[in-house]
Amino acid sequence: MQEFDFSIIEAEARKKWADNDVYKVNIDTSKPKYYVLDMFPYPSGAGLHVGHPLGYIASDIFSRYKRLKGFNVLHPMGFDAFGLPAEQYAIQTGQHPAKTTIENIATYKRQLDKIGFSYDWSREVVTSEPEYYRWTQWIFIQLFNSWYDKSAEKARNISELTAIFAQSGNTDLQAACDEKTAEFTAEEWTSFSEKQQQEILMQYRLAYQSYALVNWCPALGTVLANDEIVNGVSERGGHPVERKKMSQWFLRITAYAERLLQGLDTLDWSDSMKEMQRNWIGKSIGAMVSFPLEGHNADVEVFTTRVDTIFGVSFLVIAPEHDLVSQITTPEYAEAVDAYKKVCAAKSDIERQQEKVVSGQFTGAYVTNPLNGAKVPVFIADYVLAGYGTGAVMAVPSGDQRDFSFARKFDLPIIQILDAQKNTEEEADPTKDGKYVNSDFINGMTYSEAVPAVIAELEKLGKGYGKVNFRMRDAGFSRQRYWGEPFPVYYDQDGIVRVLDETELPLTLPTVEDFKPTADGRSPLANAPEWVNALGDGKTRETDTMPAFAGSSWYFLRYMDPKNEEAFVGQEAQAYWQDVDLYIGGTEHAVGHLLYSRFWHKFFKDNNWVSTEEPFKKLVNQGMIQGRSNFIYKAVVINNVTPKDVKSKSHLKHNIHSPIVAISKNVYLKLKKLSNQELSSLTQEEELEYKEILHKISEVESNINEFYKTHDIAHQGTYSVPNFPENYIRTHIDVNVVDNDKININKLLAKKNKLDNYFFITDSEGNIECDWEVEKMSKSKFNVVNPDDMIAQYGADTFRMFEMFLGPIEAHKPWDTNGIEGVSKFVRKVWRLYNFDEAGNPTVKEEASKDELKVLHKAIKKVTDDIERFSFNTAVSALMIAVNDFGKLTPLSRTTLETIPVLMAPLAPFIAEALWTRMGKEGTVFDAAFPLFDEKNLVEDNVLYPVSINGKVRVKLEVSASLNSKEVEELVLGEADVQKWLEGKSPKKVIVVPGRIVNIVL
RNA sequence: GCGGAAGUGGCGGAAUCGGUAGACGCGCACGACUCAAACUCGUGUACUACGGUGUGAGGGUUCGAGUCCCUCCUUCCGCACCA
Repeated sequence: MQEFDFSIIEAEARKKWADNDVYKVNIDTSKPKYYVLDMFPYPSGAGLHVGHPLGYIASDIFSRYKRLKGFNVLHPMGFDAFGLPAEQYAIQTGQHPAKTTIENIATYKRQLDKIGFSYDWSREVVTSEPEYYRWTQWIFIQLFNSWYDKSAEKARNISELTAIFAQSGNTDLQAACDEKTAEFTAEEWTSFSEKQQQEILMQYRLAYQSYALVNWCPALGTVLANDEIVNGVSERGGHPVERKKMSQWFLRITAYAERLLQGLDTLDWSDSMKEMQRNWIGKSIGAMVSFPLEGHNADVEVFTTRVDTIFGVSFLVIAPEHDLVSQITTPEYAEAVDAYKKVCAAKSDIERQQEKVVSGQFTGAYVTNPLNGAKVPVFIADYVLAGYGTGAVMAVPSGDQRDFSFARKFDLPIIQILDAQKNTEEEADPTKDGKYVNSDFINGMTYSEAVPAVIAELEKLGKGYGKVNFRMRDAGFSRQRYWGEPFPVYYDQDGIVRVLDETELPLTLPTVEDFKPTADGRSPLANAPEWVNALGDGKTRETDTMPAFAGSSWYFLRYMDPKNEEAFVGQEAQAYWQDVDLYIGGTEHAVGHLLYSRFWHKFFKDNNWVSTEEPFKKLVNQGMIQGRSNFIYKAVVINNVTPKDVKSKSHLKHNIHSPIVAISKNVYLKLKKLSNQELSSLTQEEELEYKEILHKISEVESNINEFYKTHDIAHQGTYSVPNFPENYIRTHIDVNVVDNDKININKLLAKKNKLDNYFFITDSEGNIECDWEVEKMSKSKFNVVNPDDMIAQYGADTFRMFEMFLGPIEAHKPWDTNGIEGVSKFVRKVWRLYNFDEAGNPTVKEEASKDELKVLHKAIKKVTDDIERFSFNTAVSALMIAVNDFGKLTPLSRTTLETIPVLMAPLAPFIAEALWTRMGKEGTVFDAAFPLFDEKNLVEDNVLYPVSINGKVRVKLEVSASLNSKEVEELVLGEADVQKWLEGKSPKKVIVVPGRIVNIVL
């Protein structure tokens, strides 16, 4: 008998596929197209971990399945190769990012190849290669040369805009532009200098420059996009971020806000994903209101979503950075306002966010409520953001909790505005129910009546209007980095921005001596003056580079036509492949990449470069494979602080006076972090006590033990420490305060010298309690599992099916190799069904039995269904069931033995190809047709009916499948076993669900 | 705080339309093979006081609820002084 050896069959299949170019795909109009795309990886130095392939395996299964179903499948792969890690590595080691990127890509490709994907590598794209970024630069030029016509709802060429300006100025123009754009006539336009004209055009371009407050990260020496900041610190590196005014490139994505929002309705994406994009776009329908400033000929403009609450306004808050602040501040408050502004400016974004205490400063200025003439004081406060809306807020303490806290602190009136508002003396109630009170002409109205009434009155007075506002802001497109696409622009002698001619592309990245940003925060490209000044005549190149999302916003189009030198994607290729039918990737790109790609695609559509409005028809989000980290509890004990009221979690949750809380790990106590609201409601004494406890924790934390220097610690479980020293802490409920910080064991073992002094929580026998937790798999958490070893041990087919077998594709799941033996066993069982002789010939039976056909067709039906609905874990399970059943029916017929490989091919391509070959079939199994199931093989003669009496299954009866419901009912009621349960009573009701169940109600 | 997802055996999970809860796999137990072990094969495996009870808790709709409705709890993810 020929034994199963995955290394032999893998080598065999690889050779066959390579020799015949099996995965090469071309335009074939005789077949329907299907485009399956993975979110391409960033080739990091760490290589692939087991989390990466989850989505790739799923997409590969679906690609292979669609191919077997007769589709011409495009399934490419490439690399998102520009990015910060390569640059930081370059700064550390002096290695050129291009070199490390090439090496990393080679590693990735080698690892991917082991898993057996059906990529057409001839279509590979790498965003950092000049042949690719040439077109990224080209697209930038097109954006620069475009403006957005709101009346036509599409982008148009900038030359059409200058024509309009020359003809009629901009007074009647409906265009997406900067807020501050001034009106001018045709005559004025023609009289402007070129520099002035260019400055105006810049306010309309889809790629434009502007000065703006940006997220400046001193540590990285660069500006970060909103979605590159996580919890107030940079996503990569976790450095603090502050605000800085800089000249930046932006993309006018806000022009497309409404289309980006509407387009979501046409997409087959998960609701949660669409919701995230909706939230990001943040459309809110509200109103602009002008509050006239007392003593100034100016208004403070405010955007509000609750214009109906205008009679409850008791103060106005504007952002400390607001332009008006310096003008309106009265002399007596000037000093205090300046001081407050300084405090805000000195705070980084994180600190500003972490600030729990309500703060603000009166400016001395007043505005008038345009509807009732009330005198309203104007404050500045850091909770109002300069970048959102108008940077000013009308505050309604009875309806908004922040406004309420502010009013309390500064002793401002709290005006009830709706009769349904509860308890406005104690807290704000943002309800829209009830009738208005204290509200002049809307008294007695409901919410839906009041809003239009107020807006109409404001419009009549010229003091406001209804307005749609978007939360989304234009995308910052400049990075002060080396490893990105250079902008194809230069500044001429007059400082006017000019784009390069398309024939001059690509503008390649020069080699620089130093990859660090310059001391003044300019990009490393400033370190290459010969490149910056290459054009002569005082012309200088832009030294910023594009962000990582530039290349990834259109790569899916390049795969359609990767070698085209005339266009970023050719018309023929675009017309055939159109858009992505199935896109698989992680949710982490929900608002970044997926939104930018949609924006660019819509821009392309406006220019008829693509044929569809949306790039990604269907989106499946694979869950994260999480790592398992092992922990030890660290205890910090504080003396002389007695926890008050520590009874139960729920009790404490509502008791803000106790800063101490019991947590789930049975006995440990921990200092409860107080929320904003809770902190502000503490008395001075309580606040002191709270701070004292914090102080003591840090004090004791510095007095630590050196356990790890004397003991080795196992990686998990309960670890018994012999002769556990007396002075180590045993935890009891009456230990005063115990911080339950956990320490990652692997991290501890990796950095032994830093272990210094810790107390560890032990049980009464002195065992150290070890716990484990599921976390994101990442290098920094010391929990990364590499797939290579597993593939070497079990083979690619087993690895693929095992990853699928872990659970539903969308679910986040911890990596746990328990269970891979089961899949491995299954693969070997498949092989055994064929009972190959020494010469490699299978044992074959003449004709399939009825049972055999039933098993086969049941499996075909289930596997087809499961793959169609991306339920790959149950597809594997269905194959296992079939193989277990087949095992009892060997030898099997030729039909069955020839069908099994095709059925398995999407999931386990290697063994499928091997079996296909050994069955004497020509060509590759992937040119076969996926089997169809035949219902007639699934028909049962008898049905086993569970008979339930009053909802409890009591009897099971085998009944001929040919009987109708009435006949089944009679037969069931006549049965002695059933009669026994009826206890002589006659049933009130009998429900027969054909083929499923009989329920008798007594 | 807002938004989204999810809570099912010792574990991962299954139940696709409201119709036998726990498929499949791991683990565990016993048995066969073996000098022995591994492999392989077979049997069993939610709990149980053997009446029943069971899908986070409590209500409801229904002949029938893991699935639908209401209230609540917990966990994870995303967003956040967003006006």
